[in-house]
Amino acid sequence: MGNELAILFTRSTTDRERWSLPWKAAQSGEALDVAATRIAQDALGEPPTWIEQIGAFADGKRHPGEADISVAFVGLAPHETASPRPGNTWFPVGDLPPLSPRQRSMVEGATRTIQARLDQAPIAFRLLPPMFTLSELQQLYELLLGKRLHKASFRRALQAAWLVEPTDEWRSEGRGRPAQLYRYAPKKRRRGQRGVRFDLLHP
Amino acid sequence: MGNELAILFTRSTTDRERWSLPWKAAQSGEALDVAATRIAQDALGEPPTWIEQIGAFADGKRHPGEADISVAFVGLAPHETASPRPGNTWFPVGDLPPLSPRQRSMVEGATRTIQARLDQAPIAFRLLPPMFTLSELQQLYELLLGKRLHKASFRRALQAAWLVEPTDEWRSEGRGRPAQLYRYAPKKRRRGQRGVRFDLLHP
DNA sequence: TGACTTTAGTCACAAAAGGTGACTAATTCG
DNA sequence: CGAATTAGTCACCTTTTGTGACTAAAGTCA
Repeated sequence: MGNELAILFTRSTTDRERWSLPWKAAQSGEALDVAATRIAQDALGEPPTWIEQIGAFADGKRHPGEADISVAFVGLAPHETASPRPGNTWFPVGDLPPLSPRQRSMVEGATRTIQARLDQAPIAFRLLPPMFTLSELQQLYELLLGKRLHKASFRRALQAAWLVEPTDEWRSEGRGRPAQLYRYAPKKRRRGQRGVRFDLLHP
Repeated sequence: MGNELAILFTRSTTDRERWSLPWKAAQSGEALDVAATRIAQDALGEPPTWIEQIGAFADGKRHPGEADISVAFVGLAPHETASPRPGNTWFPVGDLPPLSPRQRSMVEGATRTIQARLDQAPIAFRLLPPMFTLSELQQLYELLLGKRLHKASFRRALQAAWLVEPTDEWRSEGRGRPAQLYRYAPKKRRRGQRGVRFDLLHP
């Protein structure tokens, strides 16, 4: 499995020694999420599998005299299939390059957005191949949440959420018992059923 | 107690028959939340007691040829003390005037933002006077969440959250037993303690 | 081969949180 | 006074969570 969460940075256009989040000026007549997807694709080599707006950022300090608003988005993409364009590099979260205050806020907002969506939308499944083991899924949740989860609790919550179904295939991963493969197959929510709340699961 | 949730609208600048959310063009060199507070105050007569960004909205359809991005905020203010400026009127949610799709999205986003914050931040207390009864507090939560809560559950959750403390005053409200007055007095969160999640409380 | 290690998958029990009705208390109204 | 009304609390049950321990199926290695 992939082993860490990383953010894609681009060399700054003004100072080639520095790194910045990939960005471009908005084009007129284009929806914001479409623009964000395009910008991400330009840096990443492919479109992210999920994208969501974080919000608008402006501190009123940069570029005095002109309205300077940045609308930030988070996206996710699996490491494996991505092939970043030249000038773009992954930095592990927790070992980021020096950033402006505004960009730091954006990174922080990205983390919050991911963790808030994680139990409301199936974003984790978009980072996995069509068939996966429950251990892989759990490791992915742990990666995105930044904390360990307890195996039994995780699986129980997963069952309650009706998000996956087992296939009849198994995968042997070297040592240890082979794991059953599952696929993402959400069932209709039963009325009044609550969300998954993996985010609360304890180690 | 106040009895319903309402949104403040302004007469549209282009079509005086229509209503729109209060807005103004951004001023340069001003932080977004400061601008939003100013705009709200201009319509409301006083600053809201809480404000938070909803996000940036743009459909790429209006004002072709110029980048047209709206950054929306939600704010809350108690009915009682507000004195809207002329040309501004409250509309109860659930009986809103006709709106553009974009403004409808904003209203929807406002509701979601309020309900998401409600159990994470003490925004409800900013709509109440320094001393209040638990029934008033519960009615306010019901207003903001748009659903009834069960009295015993509500109070149990409130206790667990260590947000209020009783005073030694009581208030008689006409008929019925007098209610004890409480004040907002959050205690330090104990490590690992979870949020309040009033939002899940059942009728 | 057989003991040991490693990973998967499940269970069962305790603890915590949540849903709900019913009860007691203190007022006003008539 | 008794009925009605609102506040405040309890008790009991159900559901959800936290957690350790157990069984299963592979590989490793002497």
